[in-house]
Amino acid sequence: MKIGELSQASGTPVETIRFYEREALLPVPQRTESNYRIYTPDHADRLGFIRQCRNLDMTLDEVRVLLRFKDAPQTDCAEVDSLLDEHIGHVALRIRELRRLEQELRALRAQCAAPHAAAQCGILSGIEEAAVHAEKAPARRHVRGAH
Amino acid sequence: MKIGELSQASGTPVETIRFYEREALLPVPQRTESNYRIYTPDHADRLGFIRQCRNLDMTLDEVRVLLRFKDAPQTDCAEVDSLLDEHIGHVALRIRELRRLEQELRALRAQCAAPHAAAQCGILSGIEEAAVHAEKAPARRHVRGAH
DNA sequence: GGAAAGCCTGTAGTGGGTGTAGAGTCAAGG
DNA sequence: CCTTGACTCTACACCCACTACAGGCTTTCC
Repeated sequence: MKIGELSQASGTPVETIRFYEREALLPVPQRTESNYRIYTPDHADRLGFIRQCRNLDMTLDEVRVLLRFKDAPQTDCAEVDSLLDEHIGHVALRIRELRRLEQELRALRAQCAAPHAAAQCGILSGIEEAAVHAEKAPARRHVRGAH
Repeated sequence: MKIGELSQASGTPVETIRFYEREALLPVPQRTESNYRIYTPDHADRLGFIRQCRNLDMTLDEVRVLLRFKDAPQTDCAEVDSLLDEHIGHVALRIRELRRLEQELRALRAQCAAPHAAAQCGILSGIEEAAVHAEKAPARRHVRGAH
C-alpha cells in the first residue's frame, strides 16, 4: 500500500510516517518505479505497535527498546518488564506532581472571588507572595506537564 | 546586581535569564561600561513572578498575559480569573488522562509476571493486541505527558 | 602578573513531530 | 489527448522553553 493508505489505516499523519522512517523506527520500504513508498502489512503492524506505545506515553527511545525485543524474540524479556515498571513510576510521579499543582492553583484561584482591578487581584499578589517564599531549586521533571 | 547574582538569588540559570530578556518577559537592563547587565530589585521581583508561574506549569504565553495585568493595575482582572480557570482545567484533564494511562500500564505489566523469552512476553503481545483494536483518531493533548 | 571565574554574543541542539515550497506522478473526466 | 486535482516526493523551517556550546572580553583572587 502507498503512504496515504497506511496513514488512513493507522490514523498517523503521512509526515509522521516519514519521520519514523528517518528515525529508523520503521524499516525503509520498497519503492515503485516512480519513487513512491510501498508498504507491507508488516510495516502496518510495526507502525501500529509504535503508535500504541506513543498512546501509552512512552518516548521514542523507550519504543526503540521494545522494538529491539520484538526483533529478537529469543532474548530474555526482563528488560521489558523493568522498562515498563520505570515508565509506570514516571507516570505515577507526574500524577502526584499534577495533583499538588492543581491544589495550589485552586487555592490561588480562590484568592479572587469576583473580578476587580488588577492592582487588588488576589491571584496576581498570591503569585508574587509565593515567589518570595519559593524554594530556589525547582524539581526536575521527567514526565510532561499540562500543555 | 550582575546576572550571576540574579541567577543565584532566583535559582534561574543565567542562560534562561538572557532568554527571558530576548522574549521580552524581562525589560532590558542597564549595562556597565564593560557591557555587563545590571539588574535592579524590580527585575528580581519580575523574574520571581515568572518563575513562580512556570512552577505552576503555565506557558510563557500565559505568563505574558499575567504580566500584562501586573503592568496595567487599573485593568479589570476578569481575564486573569478565566486564564487560571482554563489552566486548572488543563491540569485536571491531564491528571485524568494519566490516571487512565497508569491503569492501562499496570494491566499491561501484569501480563508478564516473570521474565522469559521475548517471543512469549505478554507485554509485547499485549501492546500488539491493543494496537489492532486501537481507535484511529488519538486524543490531542494540551498538557505535557510523563517525561 | 597570571589563572580562574564570570560575562558577552551568536548559534545549534533537544523531542516529537508539524507545515511549507516546489516539483513530479497518476487516475478520471471532457 | 489534455487538463484538473489528488497524491507523492525531497528538503527545509518552525513549534516550546530552554540548554549548551564556541570564541572572545573583563573582573577577581592569590
